[in-house]
Amino acid sequence: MDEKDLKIINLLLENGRMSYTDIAKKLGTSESSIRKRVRKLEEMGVIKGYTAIIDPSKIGYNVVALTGFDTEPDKFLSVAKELAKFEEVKKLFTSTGDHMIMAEIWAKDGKEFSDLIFNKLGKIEGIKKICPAIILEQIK
Amino acid sequence: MDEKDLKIINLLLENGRMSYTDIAKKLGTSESSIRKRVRKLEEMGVIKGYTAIIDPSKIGYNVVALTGFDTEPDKFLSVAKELAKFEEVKKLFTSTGDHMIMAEIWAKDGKEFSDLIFNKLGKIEGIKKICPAIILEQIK
DNA sequence: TTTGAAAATTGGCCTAA
DNA sequence: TTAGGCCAATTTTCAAA
Repeated sequence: MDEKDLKIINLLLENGRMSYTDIAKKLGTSESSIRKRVRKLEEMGVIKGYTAIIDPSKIGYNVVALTGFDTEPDKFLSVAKELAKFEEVKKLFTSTGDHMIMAEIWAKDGKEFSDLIFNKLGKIEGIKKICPAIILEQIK
Repeated sequence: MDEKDLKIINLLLENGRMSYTDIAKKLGTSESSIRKRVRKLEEMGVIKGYTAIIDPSKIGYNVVALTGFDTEPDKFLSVAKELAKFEEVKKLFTSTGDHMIMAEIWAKDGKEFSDLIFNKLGKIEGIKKICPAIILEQIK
């Protein structure tokens, strides 16, 4: 893990589909060197994968919310496990701070979102409080 | 935008570097069909880009926090603009709910994080309150 | 790092709906 | 007119030396 690895990572963060050849050109080295470094970064778990960045509203998900969940301490894990089952829950974190669990949730519209929150997620055993923050705009 | 486009998107969400040929195999169609659909999705802004998924702790960022910022209403935009300037602020959203601004912040360690929060971000004109939720584990 | 073969990408052109 | 199929040239990937 050196300076060159970090530069590779930054290039792949910017464009996850950049070819090894292009990275090599930018960094002034050979394609095979880059490829071997990337493979090592993948094996070490530094690079966990690659993904497309999707505009949720363009595929019909008009409500995206960062939602905090407060749980009873002993139900914490089971709540997280239940939440993970919902395909609307796109990302899920455990955290300190105001809420023990934070989730990124996608819904088609406000109606579907509130239905999801009140009638589905809200019914999970052990949840004490749900604090949704609907994202208006992604600046960065 | 049809069922096939959605399947392509889901495959690219899972693996942003999957080749058109592989996608075509999975979806039982030709490579050129996939390629033209992906290009269209990119042009329409449905696919905004591609990125690598990095484990922050493996590159020395041991503290990742979802942080909410409350601001004076009229300073809202200028605060967001200032926050965006910090390279430690990896993602930035405006939102409803508890906080008007939410940010994903990466720091090397707790010391650097508190320094950042108290001495740098906290000094931004117009911020009333900062609510950091340090991420312990990403489950999904 | 270099080399060469296999695979993927790209663009153009064609057909069918 | 648009989506998909086909082909040929180029580029990229990948493993072995």
